[in-house]
Amino acid sequence: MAQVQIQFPDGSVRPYDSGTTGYEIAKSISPRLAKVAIAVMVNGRVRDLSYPISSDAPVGILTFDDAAGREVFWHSSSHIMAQAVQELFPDAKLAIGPPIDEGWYYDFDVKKPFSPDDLAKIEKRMGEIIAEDATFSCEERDKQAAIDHYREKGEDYKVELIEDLGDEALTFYAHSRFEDLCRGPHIPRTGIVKAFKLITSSGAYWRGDEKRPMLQRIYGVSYPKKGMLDEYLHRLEEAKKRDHRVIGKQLELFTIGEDVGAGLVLWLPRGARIRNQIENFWREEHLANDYDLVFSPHVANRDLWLQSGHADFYSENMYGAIKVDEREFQLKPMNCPFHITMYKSRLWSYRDLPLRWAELGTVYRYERPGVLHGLMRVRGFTQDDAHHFVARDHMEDELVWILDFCVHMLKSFGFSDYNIFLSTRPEKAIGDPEDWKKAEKGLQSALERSGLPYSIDEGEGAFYGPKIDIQIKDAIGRAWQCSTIQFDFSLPERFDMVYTDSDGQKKRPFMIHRALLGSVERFFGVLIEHYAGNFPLWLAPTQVKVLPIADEFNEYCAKVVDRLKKENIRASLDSRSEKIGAKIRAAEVLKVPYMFVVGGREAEADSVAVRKHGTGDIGVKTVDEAVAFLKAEIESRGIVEQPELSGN
RNA sequence: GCCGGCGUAGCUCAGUUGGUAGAGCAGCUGAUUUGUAAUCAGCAGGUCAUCAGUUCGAGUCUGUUCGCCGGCUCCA
Repeated sequence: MAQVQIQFPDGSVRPYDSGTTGYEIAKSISPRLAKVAIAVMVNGRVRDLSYPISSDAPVGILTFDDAAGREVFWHSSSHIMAQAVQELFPDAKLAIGPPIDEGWYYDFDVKKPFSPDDLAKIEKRMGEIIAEDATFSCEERDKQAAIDHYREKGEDYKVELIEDLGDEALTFYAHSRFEDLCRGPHIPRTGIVKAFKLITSSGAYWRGDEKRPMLQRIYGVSYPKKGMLDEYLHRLEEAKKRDHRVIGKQLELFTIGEDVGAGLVLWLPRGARIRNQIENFWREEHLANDYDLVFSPHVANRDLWLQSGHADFYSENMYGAIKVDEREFQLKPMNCPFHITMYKSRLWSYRDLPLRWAELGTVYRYERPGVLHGLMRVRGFTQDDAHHFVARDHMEDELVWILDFCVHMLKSFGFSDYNIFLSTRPEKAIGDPEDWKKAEKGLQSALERSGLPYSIDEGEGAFYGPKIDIQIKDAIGRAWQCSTIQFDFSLPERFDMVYTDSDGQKKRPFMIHRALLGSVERFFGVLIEHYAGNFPLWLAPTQVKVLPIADEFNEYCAKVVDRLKKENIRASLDSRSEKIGAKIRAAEVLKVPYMFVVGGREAEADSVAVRKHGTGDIGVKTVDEAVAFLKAEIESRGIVEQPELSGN
């Protein structure tokens, strides 16, 4: 019999009979591997374990430890769930059921949405299917036969899917009493799913289009070991504890209430202290980097928004007009028209460019009720906005400069992991295609020169220009767009902006919008989750809590607090008639970075016993030493060590 | 906006088949004077989100509006 040379990931090469399956290879390596094997990677493609290998190939056995293996595992789990659903709800029509970051979902068209009780029933049925330990098998069919088959069964969504596919033969996967159109591959047997849970159900539009029918989606997770499910659920719990809405309440940072209105943030004193630190730092860095800081009002004559075009293409997100003296005014959803009007207040020479105008500008946008989310998605927020007006030749240098500054700012707050996207020209776009190319190239080479990894979102740019978006990931794994650098070919045109070039000719400047933190609100939310409320010292609302062990030391402690305040350290005194343990607990719960414990010994020696949040007693220091110590840490803007989420 | 869930004291939550509302923490008062994560006692605190309906009777059942939560869609 012919032999094939199988190449393993460790570099070794071994001969096998032609037609050997992935499962047989796994078994030849170890019985343990045969048990946990999910799929096989052949020539870089993921295949079923039953796939016969008939030519020399690099082969890897995939288990749940491999990302590709997990996808297969979860995808198969979605099939098992789909079977359970169709057996319990025969009317349910199948849509799609892909694996996602953690687990999977499957969309169904059902008459009645699933209730929590339904999910429990489905789980029970899934358990039975898994207990059957049914094998997955694959069959090819031609396109027309597949369409006829599904049409007969009334599976309209499947018909639509197949019609959109190419003409090559389609594969169907079957297990137990269930079959589904599927590219595969799949796990060998249902029995290797040892633990699973249906997380939630929700509505989801067919193909993500709100004009198409709303389907019912069920999310689930599954694992090859019971312990892994427990670990996942525990991780969810931990992530919940970091939720900025929970911490925001616990630490009294902000509140959002019905009385004021949905999506409108009230910054409580402790949150406001952090915001002040953020904004102070932001202003200092901008002034130190050749920005000018400007201010603009919250409303403007509606004509301004007509000229900018926002009144047309952005009206869905704008609040209604405000009537003042027979004229209509508009609450601002953007800062740009103001900065442009400032630009137009005089003539500019090429010598004046680039202009860099920054503003912490509060804007108001109508967001649909269902999309509001804590601080992450609100209706009134402050953008750390800036507009750069640049001569055409200096565009690329300016972009490199902005990106550099952007990364510097994010790193200062402890963020160094980003998802970066470069979005290019969409179908419908205004402006000279040559300019677009130039701008895209400028953005791209800025990214290249920065050495940051990025991906390109083809055709995802705004109609008025290409952009770079930078996302920061929060504790629960959601990525939030914070920084954005956007080119604008539209507004300079609409407002007929010009500068006088060296040849005396009037030329149109390029305009770049940019926000580094994005919005102060969202950035704060990400910051809270990133640090789980344990802010670095320079941001902490209260940096030091001074704790006398008995009333007789209150006076000395008050002096210590005064001294700290004079040194610009945010300190306060806990003079309640409580035991020291209770005072410490109160400060620990509020995640105050440092506590100064003071009794007779310290009061006599002009010193304090320093306790660090989360660490404990770190020894006695004189007040002078303690001040120097704190100032050094504040100065460094040092990142506080974070307790890792378990399981990470 | 769409699908589902939820809304009880400042906070976290109990509240049985419909029968006049409960705890812990926080707050206030008093006692206690304390050495590294909760001292004790007392007091006060609620139009059960809102409006309407069913009922002899609604926190509990039905509908409305508002808000929140998980998604979809959209975005800083």
